[in-house]
Amino acid sequence: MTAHVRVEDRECPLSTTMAVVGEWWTVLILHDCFDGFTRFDQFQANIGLSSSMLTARLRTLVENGILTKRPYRERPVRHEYLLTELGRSLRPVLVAMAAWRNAQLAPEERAMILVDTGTGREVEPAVIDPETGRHVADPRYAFAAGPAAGEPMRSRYAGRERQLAPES
Amino acid sequence: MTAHVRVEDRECPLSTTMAVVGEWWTVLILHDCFDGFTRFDQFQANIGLSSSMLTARLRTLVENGILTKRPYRERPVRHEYLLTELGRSLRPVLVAMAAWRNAQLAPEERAMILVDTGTGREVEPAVIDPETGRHVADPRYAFAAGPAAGEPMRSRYAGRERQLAPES
DNA sequence: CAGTATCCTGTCCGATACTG
DNA sequence: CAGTATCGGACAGGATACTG
Repeated sequence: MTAHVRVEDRECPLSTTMAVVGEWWTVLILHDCFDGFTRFDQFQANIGLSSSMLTARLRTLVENGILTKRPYRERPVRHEYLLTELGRSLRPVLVAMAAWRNAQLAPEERAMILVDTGTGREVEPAVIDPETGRHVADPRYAFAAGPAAGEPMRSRYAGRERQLAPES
Repeated sequence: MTAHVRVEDRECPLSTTMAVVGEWWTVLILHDCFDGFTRFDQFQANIGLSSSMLTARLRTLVENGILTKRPYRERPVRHEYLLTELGRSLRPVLVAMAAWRNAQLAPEERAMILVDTGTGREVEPAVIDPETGRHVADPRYAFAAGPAAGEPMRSRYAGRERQLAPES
């Protein structure tokens, strides 16, 4: 997978992701895309945003390599918007966001859930360390400066990689 | 865990989560909190936002039950901001966001990583279905209307729960 | 140090009108 | 149907000044 998101090097990955999915409408458009919607009027009907904003959001999503715009009809030309591979890779992020809210609700209070379409069973997803199976909420996991950290970030982390907030 | 986020019932959980972590500065403040920072000037120095904005962001985080404000000194009174249990439960969401960006980069290009502090090993986290261990990016998983879905969402999903976008 | 108050600019965003 | 163009209000957010 190629990175289409244009950012400077040594940038915090949280900032980069926020630049892509940090806007309210963008997340809802992506949700629509994951549900199989592809067209302008579908997005507008489902989400209820103005056409000018929808145009702007779709453009930046295409520019960021999350969606591709493809004509599905000529004369007059009509486009559909499809998730790229980079865009599809955002699904775990949306899933984690939805799961956070759902975890605060009883199952019968949930307005939207993740399901295994093979069985119809509701899924309560988890973010884990694949090497050990542990949840990343475990206090043993922490953010740290990576190899490409610039001076500000490196100094910020210097000497305090193990100094965590009390987790209980 | 109690839900401190005030939203109407039958609301899309993505919208609710976006209301909490949808703002750029908020995510960076939370990142600081997970790194163990607790004080106003630390946030300001690390993030570089104006004091008025920082005040506003901290207030909404406290109102949403993500942080608690606690005096650590009297005369003059000084506060520290600590993650609540609800706030700590947001870490998997931030982890998933950072992991999305890092997955596009070679290991040596990463400015910030997740580490297992027990071993120092870098972690490449995954969002999975704990029942099967499968990644939620697998096309068998999809969003669907939950029991508390209101009419708009229910009708939107009606009859199309299995109609997914092509995943390849 | 930890904010509060005020001003000012840019941007978000809905509303509306228009086009092929 | 799928947008583009324009307007105007609300608000995000930096800069600055002020307080105990």
